Amino acid sequence: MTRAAPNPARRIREDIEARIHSGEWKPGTRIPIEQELAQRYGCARATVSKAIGELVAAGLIERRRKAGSFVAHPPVHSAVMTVPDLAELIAARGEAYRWEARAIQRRKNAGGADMLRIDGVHFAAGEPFALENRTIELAEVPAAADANFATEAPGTWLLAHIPWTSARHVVRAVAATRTEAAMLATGSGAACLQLERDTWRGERSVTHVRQLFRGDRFDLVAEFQAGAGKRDPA
Amino acid sequence: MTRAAPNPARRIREDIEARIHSGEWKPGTRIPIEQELAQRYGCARATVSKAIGELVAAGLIERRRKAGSFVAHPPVHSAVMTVPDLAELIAARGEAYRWEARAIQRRKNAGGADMLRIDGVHFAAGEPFALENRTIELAEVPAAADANFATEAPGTWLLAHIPWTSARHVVRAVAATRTEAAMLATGSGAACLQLERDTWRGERSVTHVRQLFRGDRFDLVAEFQAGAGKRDPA
DNA sequence: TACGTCATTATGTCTAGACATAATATGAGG
DNA sequence: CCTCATATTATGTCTAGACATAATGACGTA
Repeated sequence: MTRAAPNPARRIREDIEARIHSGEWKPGTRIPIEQELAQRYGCARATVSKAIGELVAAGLIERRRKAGSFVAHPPVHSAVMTVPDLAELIAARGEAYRWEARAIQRRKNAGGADMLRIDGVHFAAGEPFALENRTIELAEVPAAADANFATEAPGTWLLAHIPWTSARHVVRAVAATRTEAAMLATGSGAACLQLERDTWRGERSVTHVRQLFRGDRFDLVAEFQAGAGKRDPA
Repeated sequence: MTRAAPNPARRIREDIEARIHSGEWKPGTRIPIEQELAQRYGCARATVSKAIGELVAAGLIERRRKAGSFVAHPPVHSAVMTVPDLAELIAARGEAYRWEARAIQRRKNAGGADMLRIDGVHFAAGEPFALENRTIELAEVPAAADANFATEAPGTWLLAHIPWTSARHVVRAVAATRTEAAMLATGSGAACLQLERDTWRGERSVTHVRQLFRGDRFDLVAEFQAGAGKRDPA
């Protein structure tokens, strides 16, 4: 066999990506073994292995010897400098976490798309920790209409249910307005860290969130190795 | 030929890394062609190619067809959410950049190590843009003793001369003190973004810097693909 | 001098096969 | 029923060779 397609590895990678993003292969699913994929795509096993290797590097797949290759669970924790789920973050500090919704509304945005708008406050150890203003695209996340965001923090729910493929953060220092300061139990004009995050699945927007943290109770930490790789160091 | 070493690809990768970190191969240097490396290490070209491919993914090497493989310039720009050299950042906005040193001193730290302490202000378009307080480890960067930080911004100089292997950022919102506010030409108590960065080469600290930005003139942007990879999207 | 063509060259990708390795599954013995 | 040794299995890595591709530099032409 000489050559089936001009770029088999890429074709395989994209096909698998598509199956994962479409939900056909859900997190935890075991994908076919390399031999079988090689046969299915009409290429050598090394090529399949390379394609899967790239998906591993991208965080979409996990491999275990003898066990096989599995669709990875939503990769939030593997991303660098992600603010993970606040509930988890606060729990990791050993403090009690609570979410308090202030307003939940359905709206249409400028384009006429159905949106869910959620405002609320995250509490840590009984004290306000962060304000959140979020919109969720109902077209992209229809299940959100049935979730109970009065009791469950929307970020936690989304992380557990919705995979994302790209995100963009903007971090700014802002002064709290009087209303915001009151909700955060701090002084008017206090320095706050504002984090805005847009999240997409493929080309389509999933959610937009603005979180406002008291400057004296929160900081962001990011660690880097030279470059972006995350190879074994030893 | 059956097998020279248990893990040739890794050996090659680490050897090249070592040459880069030691400074033997400086940024911009063209490294030997894959054929020659294959011969030198006694392995197949595909193995060399794989090793180099990993170094590319890690941002240490750049490859250009026909031209060859080159040691990448210090990888600040490829790192996610890095604040690159401020001079470059401001130039990219099309604004004039200027560095103004306020104080340059030699000190010993608690451990008795020689340090260079530099304080100054970055200007963009004639207005103060960021305050900087930096210490440089002279043991690790002896050449810094001869650099003229009165005229050249230390960050710019370091980027051009010193490779780093890991960095840690801490981002916070803080209120400007009266002195700081005056230097930044803003009001006392104004919300500012404070970025602290510790940089290491291998196990040893290279520099620590604190930069303070006016909240209304600066924000940090970070983009993520799901996972850590940075593959071609199309 | 300026420009288009073409051969060269180094990387990019793939194949088919081989052996290594680790984790699971199985079966024997207690 | 439990435990340990063993066989199996799927990934991990490598080789030698082949062809594809893009960028460069040299050459010839306008």
